[in-house]
Amino acid sequence: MMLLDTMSSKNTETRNRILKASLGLLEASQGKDVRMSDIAKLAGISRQALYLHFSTRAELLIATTLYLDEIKGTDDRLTSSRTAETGQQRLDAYIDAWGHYIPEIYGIAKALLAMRDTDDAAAEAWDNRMQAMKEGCKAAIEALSRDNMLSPDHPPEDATDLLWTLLSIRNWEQLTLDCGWSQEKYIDRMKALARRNFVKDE
Amino acid sequence: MMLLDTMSSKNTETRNRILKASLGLLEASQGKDVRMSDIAKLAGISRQALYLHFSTRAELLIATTLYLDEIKGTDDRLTSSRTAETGQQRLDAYIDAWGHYIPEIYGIAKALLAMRDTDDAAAEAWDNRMQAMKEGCKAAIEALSRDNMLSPDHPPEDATDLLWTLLSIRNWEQLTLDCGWSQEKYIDRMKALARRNFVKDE
DNA sequence: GCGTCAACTTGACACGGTGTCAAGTAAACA
DNA sequence: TGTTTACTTGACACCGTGTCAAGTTGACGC
Repeated sequence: MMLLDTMSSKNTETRNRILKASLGLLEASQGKDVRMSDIAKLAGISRQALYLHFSTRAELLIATTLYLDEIKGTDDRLTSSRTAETGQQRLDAYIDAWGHYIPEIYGIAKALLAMRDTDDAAAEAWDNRMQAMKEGCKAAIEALSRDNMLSPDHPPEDATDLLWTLLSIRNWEQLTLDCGWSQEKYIDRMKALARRNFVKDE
Repeated sequence: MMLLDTMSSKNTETRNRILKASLGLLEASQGKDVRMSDIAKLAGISRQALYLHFSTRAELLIATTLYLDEIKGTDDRLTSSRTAETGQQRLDAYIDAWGHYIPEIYGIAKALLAMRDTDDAAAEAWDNRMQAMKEGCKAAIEALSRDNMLSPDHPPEDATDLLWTLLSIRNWEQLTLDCGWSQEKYIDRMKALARRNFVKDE
């Protein structure tokens, strides 16, 4: 009968060491070639002990993203755009927050994205996160709509779909890593693109 | 000493059966879970014989894309936009041709895309194809520029990067498969988006 | 008819990474 | 003292890719 115990089974401390190791490796390698045994080694435990905490690679990856959010305060940052006065400002603020956020999560995102094609659990986890991010897009578009500043070109749902797609991590990857755009350039252009497409003229 | 032989080693007929089988499976399964043994079985040969023709999975996949292009006449279709009179028409025509082309190559594209993260050969093959497609984007933007109709918002290179990114297969996938857009809707919206962003006002 | 060569066959096997199983250890606790 | 918890070591199954060796079959030239 445990009393003074650490509230949760399996030792929280070790669990955190695992998550920290996982995150570190994922960030360092941009998601490539990170095996369970690598993570175990860095966490200072045996590979098998890893499975006592996370029964599957996908599960560990998912837990790592949650851990990352906890550390970086994702939700706070992405919802800070709510304080904006106008819809236009809100759109800008959201793109700004998201644009700065991407590089921080890129490593783990890449790993999850790679698993998405083969592992259902990973796919679901990833889709959940992206759905949350889509909510942010939706909120920004609705703010525009409330201000009566949404371009008549698109119904709100379509504008949301488009904005969401525009801001995808794959697109960030292509523009910055493949095309060599700087982080500032990416953010500026995305803001301009969004403004021009979703904000009513004049 | 071969004389009446089939001009190439390893029997062209079998090779074609393999490519046909590969393409069929890739299309049917959208790129997922297609193993070498599946392809061999469908082609009516042993798994080992497959390796006599293609020494690696990546090599087979790449050959399959070339085979697909041959069948569908890719180059012709994508360069047909060259006949357009104005830059604006050319941009539309290119988006139209590409938009109709994507669903036809999606299965194999998805398979190659999944390998891109792990296999260097696959990554290079894919990047080559996408570079070719980028040339088309560049040509369209340059046609606009020649007509003095390119929006002053973007330098031509940036416009090319953006258009290329906008028309990525991942974006098509997200809008049609995830968001449920129809093929027509996708093409129409992409045209509208491109027009609004890259063509000078009024 | 004889050899030979090319295209294929069967069957075995190595490798890498994930996930499982069984048995043992070491410290914490009652 | 005995029990429980968190871990250890070591072995192993599975899957898919790619390799190797030895055999079969048919078409060819001579």
